[in-house]
Amino acid sequence: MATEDELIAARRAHAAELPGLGTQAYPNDFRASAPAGDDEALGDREASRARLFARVQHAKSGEGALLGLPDEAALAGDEEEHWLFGRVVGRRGPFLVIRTPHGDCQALVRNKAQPPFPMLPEADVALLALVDLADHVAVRGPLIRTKTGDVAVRANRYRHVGKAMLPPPEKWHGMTDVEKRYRERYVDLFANPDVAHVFRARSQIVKELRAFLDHRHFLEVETPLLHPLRGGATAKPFETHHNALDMQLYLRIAPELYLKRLLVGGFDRVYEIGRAFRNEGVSTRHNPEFTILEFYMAYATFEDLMDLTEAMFRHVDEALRARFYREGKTKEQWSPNGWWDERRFTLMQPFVRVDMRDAIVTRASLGADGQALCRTPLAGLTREVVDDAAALAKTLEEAFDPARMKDVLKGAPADVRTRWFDARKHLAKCDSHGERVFVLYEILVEPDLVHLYRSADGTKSLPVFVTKHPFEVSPLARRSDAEPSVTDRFELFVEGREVSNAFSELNDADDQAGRFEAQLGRRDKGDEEAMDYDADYIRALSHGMPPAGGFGLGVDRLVMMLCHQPSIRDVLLFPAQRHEKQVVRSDHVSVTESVDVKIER
RNA sequence: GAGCCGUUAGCUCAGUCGGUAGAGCAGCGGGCUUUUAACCCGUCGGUCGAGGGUUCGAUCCCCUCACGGCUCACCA
Repeated sequence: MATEDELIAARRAHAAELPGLGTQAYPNDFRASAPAGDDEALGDREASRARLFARVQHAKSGEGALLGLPDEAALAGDEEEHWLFGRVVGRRGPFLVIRTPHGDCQALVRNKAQPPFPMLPEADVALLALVDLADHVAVRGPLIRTKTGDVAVRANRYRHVGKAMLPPPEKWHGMTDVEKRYRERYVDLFANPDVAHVFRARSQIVKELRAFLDHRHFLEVETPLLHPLRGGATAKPFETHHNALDMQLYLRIAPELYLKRLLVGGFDRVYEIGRAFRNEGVSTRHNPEFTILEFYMAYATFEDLMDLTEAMFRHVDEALRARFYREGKTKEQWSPNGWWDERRFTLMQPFVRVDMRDAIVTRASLGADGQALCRTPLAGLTREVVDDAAALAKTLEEAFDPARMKDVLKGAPADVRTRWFDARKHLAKCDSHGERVFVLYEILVEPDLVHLYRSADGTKSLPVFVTKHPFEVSPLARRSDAEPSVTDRFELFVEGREVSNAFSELNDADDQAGRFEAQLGRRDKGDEEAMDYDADYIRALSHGMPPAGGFGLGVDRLVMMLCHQPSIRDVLLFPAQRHEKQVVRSDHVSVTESVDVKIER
């Protein structure tokens, strides 16, 4: 037997025998947390299991490992019994390997008489004969040290707890096909323990973000996901429709404008952690729905927020490290020593803070052929030129002359040349000085942040706050008092990836109204990402919003960064995927054949 | 949206310079029963992603499609 159907048939045959043995394929009488019958003396089984794993861990760690545990032969019969229950992921001789949320532990299940060792009761032996890999089972017994020096629960009892009808992935390699892993995350999670680890870490990261903000007296709020207008970010929204109200709605692209209304309402410090939706491409850094943290803090500026951001990142990272220092034991990526060493960036040194225009000037003249930093067609660019609209336009026209670009970029890799010629197209579409500065930054600085800002010894990249974005590309940020052409804003990049965006909020209703109008102008020119004019938001600002700093963070990207995951899909339990083409048959076997999902009988 | 790459047994992978495919694991039968990817003997298992083309013959070459991965573009 070895086709999938035959593998399933074998499991069904095993399941069919269970009722004759006084149980069933899916019994409902095993409780992890409620004592029952003769188990009462043991109390809470889940607590018992947790104690078990605490002992297992203790036994396995440090000097004199396992010295506290008896050999099976030394059991007196009055030792404390533990419940070990979970999924069977392996069989080795007389041992079952049982996977639980706390980790794996093996159970010694004696199904043959071997005096002087007690074997399982006959009824349990019969049940054990029907076990398939991936079934849920439970055993109870004392903890022992095996002959080869490992820990095991010597089972005095064995119970069947739940049947698995589909065979699990290969025991050693697990499930590696990435498409399958994302589609069948439930399998990925039990077959690949490190994957489950990432999601435990993610849970803690979110908890620590909350703890950090709660500690500073921020109020957690929930604002609408269904928005009547597009606003709070420049992005294409998903559209939907409310039948009873007969109105067009958008899934929110950001909670920003609602949160700032709350500042008007008198909540000085608010935050929201929730989903935002953007109808754009998917990639290793983009999912159509993602988790965003935004917080707003009255009487703070973007400069205060930079300090707060550094503290927040370090707080979360330290909490995570502390936990995985204790639990770090499975794979090298979670090892305590590797926590910081293996990273290509460091959070331990002060983050770099650089004015976007200074960064442009610095980068323009750097670089050489064949180096990580390539030569640019803008060598010699000065801050005076960057600040002067006419001079910059003229300089760009010369620098982006195709013949000249070709000459300068002769030694550069193909992708760099492509980038520069793309930038040329973008520049052509700019109709303001600020937009040109921003394009320059995107082409010159952003791709090379990792190389430009490094620790003193050069081994790690430093997080960089890029500040003072042109006001034309910052429709919600406050203008800088000293330089009205730029805003009091920063974007934070870690290892070259943008993780957050923040600014001193614009609370001048007239200024905001003008920016909304500018957005409408962009919409008329075909910009699908432009915001709507939000008259209610203008009304809210007109009632007076305290001066404030606002902050947005891509939570998924933070998790990627802290857990060293290269793709956003590795930190999302169920990343967006196209429809799986399959037939779901009445016996629940899926076959990749026809289009879309239908039920056959 | 563009470029590149991938899809072979339930799982992990070989392979065929074009002659309809192999291994390990899982399964089944037996042995062993303190193993550490348990082991030993035997055995079952495949429309080689889908469709079309070239060919005496295609899993292999060509085209189209589906799904996926990576890179780029946009953003968080």
